Amino acid sequence: MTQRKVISFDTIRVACKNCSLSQLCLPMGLSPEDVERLDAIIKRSRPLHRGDHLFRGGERFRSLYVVKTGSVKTYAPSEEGGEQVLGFHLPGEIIGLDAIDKSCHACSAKVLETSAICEVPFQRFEELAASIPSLQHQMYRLLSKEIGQDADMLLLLGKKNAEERLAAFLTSMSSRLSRRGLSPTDFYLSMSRHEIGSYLGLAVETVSRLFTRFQEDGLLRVDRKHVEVLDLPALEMMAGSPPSNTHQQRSN
Amino acid sequence: MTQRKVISFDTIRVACKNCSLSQLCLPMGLSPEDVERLDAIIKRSRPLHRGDHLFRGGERFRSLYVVKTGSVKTYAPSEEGGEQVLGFHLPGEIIGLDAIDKSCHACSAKVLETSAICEVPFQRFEELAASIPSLQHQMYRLLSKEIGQDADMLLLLGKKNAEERLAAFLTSMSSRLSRRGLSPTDFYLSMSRHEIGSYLGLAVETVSRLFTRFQEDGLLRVDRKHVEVLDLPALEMMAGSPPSNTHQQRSN
DNA sequence: ATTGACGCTTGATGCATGTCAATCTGAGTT
DNA sequence: AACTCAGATTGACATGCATCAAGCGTCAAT
Repeated sequence: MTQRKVISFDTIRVACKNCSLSQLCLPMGLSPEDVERLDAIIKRSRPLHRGDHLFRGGERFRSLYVVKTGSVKTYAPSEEGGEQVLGFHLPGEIIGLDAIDKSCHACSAKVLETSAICEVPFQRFEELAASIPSLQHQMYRLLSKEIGQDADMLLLLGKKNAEERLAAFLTSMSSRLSRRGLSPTDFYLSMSRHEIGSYLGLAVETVSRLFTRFQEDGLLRVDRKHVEVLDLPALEMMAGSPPSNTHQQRSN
Repeated sequence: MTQRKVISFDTIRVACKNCSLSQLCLPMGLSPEDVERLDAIIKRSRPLHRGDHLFRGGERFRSLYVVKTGSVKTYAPSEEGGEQVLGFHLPGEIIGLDAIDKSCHACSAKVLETSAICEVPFQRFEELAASIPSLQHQMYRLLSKEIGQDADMLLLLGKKNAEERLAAFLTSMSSRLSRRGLSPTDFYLSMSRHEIGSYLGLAVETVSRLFTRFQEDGLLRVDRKHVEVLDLPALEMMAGSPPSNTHQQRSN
């Protein structure tokens, strides 16, 4: 009994200071003592499973959530059954930032595969941030980054065609996964073709055809959810301007 | 000489506490003393004119900007001359939030008509916010609100057709203007058809045809930049779910 | 193994919207 | 007033992608 308790405690509770994501997450740039203080307010639940909700649209906002392992999608139930996917969230990414304003969730968040999630009670976090300037700054940066990424997405949906959209989606997945230490060219997609289409503003059929075409063109090897990127530079080129941060272009 | 100086001082310098936008802007919910402290760090320049830039993509980020009167567009120069309009900013709205993350502006901001703008040096603001909890909270809310609005825009670009997009644009302008005390049904658009199209992900010609059609259908009266909304409810209906916050729909 | 359900793929067709081109309008400018 | 020029409108046409429809692989339950 005592034995099991110790084991499960070790398994579930990974302190921020030992978390492999701390360089991507809230603790970035904090002193060890401040990380301890942050750590103390974070709740860690048992792993969640495919289909579980972190929250649903309309619920009161209490916490932010950080993906530790696995993946989550956020979506807005649109009129009549259909749902618009708003984003996919990989380890190290924060969910719920849009709900601070109204203290109420406008969208829902559902886990796509077995995932470990950290819960950050927002009110306590806000109090803590007020006394740790670098944490406050980090929080501003995270909110700002989200806004910047949304702007990229607006550009994608406003100006790019189907091919460019899927290429951008794949290169984005690639770079986000590699930043977390995973292969940038060999990965599993945890979301369905339908969800990818919804996210990119395309029909399922279009997504499917493009996967086929990319494979025919030697850019990818695809089997179901498994993707091997064979020609990443070509995909980045196709995706448009921001391939990664490898080459800046000077504006004059 | 002394006379002129006094006059221009009165004209340009409108303290936050006397600003008609204070209920929409940063001072919201602050005590009079705290408003004074905020007021002390804000820079107010002479009016800017059509075509002037607040900042350009690539420049170092130093300040946020708040539109006091007039209007501003933000845009990203896309490859080869074309520009993607990212947003239009009306009085009370804050510009530059996306640049906090990288301390560098990713987009440019250009004023569309003669405008008065408040400049908020961000570093000093951040220091101030650390010592005024309600200001810090207000800042989180503003950042969060921006993220929520971007999500609405993603939904618009991802799922809506041309008619719904223009209807959403017009109802958004209407509600934002009316919240600032202007008529919700009679206003001037400071941006060109081309800029509207870029913002909505549509060709200029499509925008123009829709204006014509809306007028034929008795929804609007349009003359050049002057718009009179004749049937606001119909436009809101056409725009999709969020007409305004007048009627909530219960989710079950 | 059989069944059914679901997600994915592939083909055929139509439409909304982009593109190209011509004309029109209004605001300056000389 | 005549000229100029950018923006706006309108029409004709082309096409990318959605839609509809059918078939196929995969997995879970029985």
